[in-house]
Amino acid sequence: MASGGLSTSAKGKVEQLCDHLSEDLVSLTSHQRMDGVQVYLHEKDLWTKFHSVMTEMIITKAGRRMFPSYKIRVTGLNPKAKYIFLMDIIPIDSHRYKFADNQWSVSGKAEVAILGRLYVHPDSPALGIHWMRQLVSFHKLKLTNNHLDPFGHIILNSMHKYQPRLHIIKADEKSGFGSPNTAFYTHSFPETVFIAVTSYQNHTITQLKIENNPFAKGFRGNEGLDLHRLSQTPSKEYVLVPQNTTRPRMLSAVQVTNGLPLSESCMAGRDAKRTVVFCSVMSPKDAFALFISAGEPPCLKDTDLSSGVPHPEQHGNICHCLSPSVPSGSHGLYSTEPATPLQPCMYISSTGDSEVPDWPFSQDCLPQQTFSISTGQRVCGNLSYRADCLGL
DNA sequence: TCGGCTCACACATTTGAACGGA
DNA sequence: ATCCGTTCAAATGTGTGAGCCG
Repeated sequence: MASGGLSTSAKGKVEQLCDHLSEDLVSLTSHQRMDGVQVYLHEKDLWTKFHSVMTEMIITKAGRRMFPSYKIRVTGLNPKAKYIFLMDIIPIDSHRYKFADNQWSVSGKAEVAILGRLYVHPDSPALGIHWMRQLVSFHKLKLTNNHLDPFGHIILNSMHKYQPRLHIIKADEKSGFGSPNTAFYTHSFPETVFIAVTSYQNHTITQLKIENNPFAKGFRGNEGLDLHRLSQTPSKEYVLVPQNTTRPRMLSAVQVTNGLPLSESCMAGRDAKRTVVFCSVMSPKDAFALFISAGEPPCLKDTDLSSGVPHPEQHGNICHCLSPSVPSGSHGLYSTEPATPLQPCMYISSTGDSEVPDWPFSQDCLPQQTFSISTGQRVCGNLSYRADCLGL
């Protein structure tokens, strides 16, 4: 088992629990359920796109990462309780498949499944607030077809169909962690079903992987004068920036001074008209996320602000894409004012690999306007911005 | 003969050490 | 001495395609 940063005792208990899981992967009736927990699949649209043509995942002897990566956002955990996040991948049926005539079909009986390997998220165990604050990414999980794999990768059989599953285990000693009463939550997303292959069978899948996986950029066709996506639509505010030019910094248009940190790198505030959250997190370079809403319901609620865990869609609030250059689903500047719906509003990754939008502002967008940052009634700082750069 | 697998390869991103300037 | 930003090489992650194997 890939057990990440678990302590020896915790590892032992997880392994003990996993034995229970392996014994009966479906009916864990003796365990307590975790009510109120909700899990959202990151990049669901992308997963759906792959799923529509039957997702294939390469497996190699050395281990291969999944693409799309399995990333989720979770709500409803107890912020102060510890949890362990882990994944397993189970056979979806007892068939072996083949790809012929541009479609998958059953070609025989499945080989013996290798069960019992789980991938424990390296942050485990961690507090609920930690898991809820950011995307939980399983991108480092690797798949292998080597039945003698010594690295803890998840072992699969080629040409077999699988379903990844997420398990959340309450790692609280007081509530009997490791015992049959351990509280747990299991969830699987139907769109993450895939067929393991040693080489791609469906050319459509190959193209989707090449188009969407940054590491496969080398196989994309149209090279040449490749400018930033945002820069391909010239406008008065935006400058053309070559691909290899460093993205202008967040602070070229927005400055937060003396703000109250919501988490290690998030600040939030609101004035009479809008709520603003500025997050400069994760990426060692210049990752950011900024959310702006006007009127009610705001993009964020005070409860979210105080915990640093904005969940706009959880409250039924709709955030909108502020800049027409930032497509729905990406990071960037969001406001309730324009009409383009954006779901979800915010992603922050602890792993430093989050997708960061191209920064759509030129260097000469310097802060011009300022308003107070507060959480609830408490004023704790100022945020400066230049309205025309933000499109306000 | 053929379907599936392995491996070397080119090309991409990511990571972290080394370095220099403030 | 420390911090911060930049540079660059090494490590790592990709799909491709030729060759191997059962």
